[in-house]
Amino acid sequence: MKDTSKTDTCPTSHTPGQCPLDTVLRLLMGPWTTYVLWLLQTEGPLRFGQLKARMGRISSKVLTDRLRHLEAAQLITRTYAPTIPPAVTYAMAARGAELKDVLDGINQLAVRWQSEDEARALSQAAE
Amino acid sequence: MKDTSKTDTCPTSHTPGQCPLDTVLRLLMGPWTTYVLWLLQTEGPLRFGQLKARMGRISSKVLTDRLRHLEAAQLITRTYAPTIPPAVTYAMAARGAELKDVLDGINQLAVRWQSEDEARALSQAAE
DNA sequence: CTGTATCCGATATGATACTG
DNA sequence: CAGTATCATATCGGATACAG
Repeated sequence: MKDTSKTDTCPTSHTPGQCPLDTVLRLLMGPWTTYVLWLLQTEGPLRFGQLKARMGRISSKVLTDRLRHLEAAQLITRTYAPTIPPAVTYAMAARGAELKDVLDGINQLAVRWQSEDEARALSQAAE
Repeated sequence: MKDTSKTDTCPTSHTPGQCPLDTVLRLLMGPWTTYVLWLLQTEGPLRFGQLKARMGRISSKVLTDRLRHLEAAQLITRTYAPTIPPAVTYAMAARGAELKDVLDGINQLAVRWQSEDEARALSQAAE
């Protein structure tokens, strides 16, 4: 038994599939990924074209790739309506909402650190 | 309400430097990065060579790169002793410890999701 | 010991074109 | 509309050699 249960993550990062933390981290890393989650969370369900339009210069290929991975991880849902033309809608799933909380946690740290750095830069410039 | 206390980050991920969350996420993503943090946190301060030895096949180039970025972000500290031969020791900094908490949060989610998936796979196989 | 300098192959992203 | 296919390019990681 290799445990797990101990939140004691694993020393990972180079053995994909073995470390849950690493798997999630890798999923989030690529460009655009957190942006997709952000949009679905703040604007609600969106269709492929709407997402693409809001993201500016992302290519269909990359956007599709991100959506597929997020869907596979059950962070978002994909709903296909076989109308003509077809309509595909993406929305946050339960896990996406859970992840949102921790991402907010990191974000709060990041924002604070940045402001601390700026404050320090200013005080030094004043010397 | 879209609220979130307005730490309402930014819709980012493609504009480096503009979004604090994205900056941190990008820092953590690369292979080895979380591994370095993990080692320093569980084993205490370590020297360059010790880190390299524990990480197996990482190259000096990549390890140096990771350490430089972590140091720049103030997640770890670098102590240089001008002895002969020189000795450089890396250790967790205050921000690294703060980050550790949220990483544990993600890890707990990741571990739970994985076990949920495994449980589902088993029940389906039983049908 | 602790890196830096290079070359190289793998991967990933963007732009473009095309299909159901 | 919602992708898929392909190609060119950029970046990244790995291995090796070498320097302070």
